[in-house]
Amino acid sequence: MIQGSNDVFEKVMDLAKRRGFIWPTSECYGAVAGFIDYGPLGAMMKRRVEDIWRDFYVIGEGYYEIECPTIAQESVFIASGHVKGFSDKMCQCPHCKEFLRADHVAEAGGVKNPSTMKNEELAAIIASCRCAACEEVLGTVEVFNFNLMFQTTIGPGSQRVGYLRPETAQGMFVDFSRLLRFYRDKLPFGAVQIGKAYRNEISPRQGMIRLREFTQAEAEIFVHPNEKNHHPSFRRYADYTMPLLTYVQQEKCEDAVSMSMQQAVDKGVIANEYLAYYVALTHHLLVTIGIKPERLRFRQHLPDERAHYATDCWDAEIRSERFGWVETVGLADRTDYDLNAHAKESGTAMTVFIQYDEPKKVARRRIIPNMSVLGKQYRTKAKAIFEALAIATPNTEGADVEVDGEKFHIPANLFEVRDEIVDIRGEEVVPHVIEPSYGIDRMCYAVLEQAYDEDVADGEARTVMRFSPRVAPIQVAVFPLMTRDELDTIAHEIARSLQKAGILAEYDDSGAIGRRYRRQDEIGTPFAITVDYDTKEDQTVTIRDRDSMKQVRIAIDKVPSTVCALVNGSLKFASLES
RNA sequence: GCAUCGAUGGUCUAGUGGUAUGACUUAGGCCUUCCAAGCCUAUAGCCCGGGUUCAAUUCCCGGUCGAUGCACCA
Repeated sequence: MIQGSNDVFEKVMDLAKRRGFIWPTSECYGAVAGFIDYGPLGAMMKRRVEDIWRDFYVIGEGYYEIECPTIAQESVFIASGHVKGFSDKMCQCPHCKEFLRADHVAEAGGVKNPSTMKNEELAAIIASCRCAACEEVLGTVEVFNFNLMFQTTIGPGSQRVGYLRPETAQGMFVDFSRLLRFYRDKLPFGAVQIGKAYRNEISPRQGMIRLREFTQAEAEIFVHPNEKNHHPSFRRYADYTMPLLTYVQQEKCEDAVSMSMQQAVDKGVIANEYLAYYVALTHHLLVTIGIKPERLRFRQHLPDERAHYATDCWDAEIRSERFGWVETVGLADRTDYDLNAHAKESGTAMTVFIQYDEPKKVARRRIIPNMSVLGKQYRTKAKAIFEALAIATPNTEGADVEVDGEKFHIPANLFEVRDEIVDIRGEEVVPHVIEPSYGIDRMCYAVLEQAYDEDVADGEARTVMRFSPRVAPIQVAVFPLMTRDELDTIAHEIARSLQKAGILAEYDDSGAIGRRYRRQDEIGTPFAITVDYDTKEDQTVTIRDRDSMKQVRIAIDKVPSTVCALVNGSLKFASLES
């Protein structure tokens, strides 16, 4: 139950700032828009979100995590299209303040190839052109390059250009050959990466929704192009049902329709099983970190909205009180676009050799020249003639070939035509890439916003972060009822036993017990252990549930195992009550 | 980037051309046998730079950050 819907953002960000989740970065020098610091609790929570992601992708799917530099050389982003596609010549209309693509303005004014011009030339040319928005003659304008990538140089005094990566994905693509070898030359396989990416946004807004430095968790799953409809574990999610908003429905302004992944694939709503599988897995993952299903939808990109590389693309969107539907995860079929691009730019093959079940018998004609004669006869041109001959179509007289515009007749006795049946054992295939790409910061924001709640306890307002126990930064609090009669000693021992079990437990003995509970409620600690006078009699303590504020007694020696089970979700608090 | 509005302890706030009010929080102590109780004490603040002025947190200009609208978001 969220109250006062419009200011939940402010309330939750205020709480996040006060209690050490999210801070403006380098505040003492004045913060910088688009950058945030995760405070102690925020960093812990973010790590727990990332660890759940790892549970799904690394442990669940068997796609190992790699870690690549956040800076890469220019070639990587020339191949990926980011150098060109991310950089535009822009200008601003002095009359209506509209930002315009300078090259588009010039083209509209009849200028050819404006993108090859220098900025000054272009500025001079478009001065007489009209603004597309207000139709005023532009006059004196400044043309500037705007590239969303942060640029740097590599090495001292070096002119070697580097860029901060705008996505983690390219690291997995450029490592393709190593990855393929690691996975022993078999498809499908995947690699994942959780790390920082950078985009120099023109005007970052909306708190932690649009950042200039952000954390992505991306999986690149390499599949045989003909196998995209056969995910080996598709059964797992075949009946998984969720609302899907297709582009057809969006164009007709219709609502999302609930269907199972099997139906979605059968009806062609989602392009293939692989994509459908990760759509469902993403839904499952987001619900696991604490996103309410009713605030979650999957929206298909409109055809003109898709990136240049994608054939089908779905966004997981989370409904925010403040920002509406926020695109949080992108699921794209990137086809073979990236591998082809890097193969071409780097000159390295990025293919997988796929063996046929049975070798194929293929008739092949080879033309074998008599090297010793032809070599002596044609000398420096011999090599080119051999190559031309190999693809020539000879007749009984011989073969006619053309090299550098010069025609040669090669008599039939100077080569042998050999028709043979060869075994073709397989083929080189460029895999297609299915890419689920998660915005970790947006997930963290959604977790914070959805956890925020205010209720009334004993007539007093209570602020409580209803985190899933799996993402709550502090997992359990331990309190002595009084700081005397050895209650504090026992509580310290319990806290220690929890720490030894890998639980993040916070001990607190300051002030009234009620205040301590409220303090933990506000940072979302799901459980609290209290040592009271009965503890000394019967070796039991109370365990309190954050959401219901109910307490049950359990034996001290059961505390670590019980808390572990509660935190990982294998035990529900309600079942302790009976 | 443009336009409008805003910025006072950690938080919320009063107020002012002469360094600042109150509450909450936090810390220490007293008290206290389970949900922000009470009492004492302490810590802590005028976003940054420039200008006007004897003196600027206050007035003016510029910037930063935030909110909103426009633009941008491969």
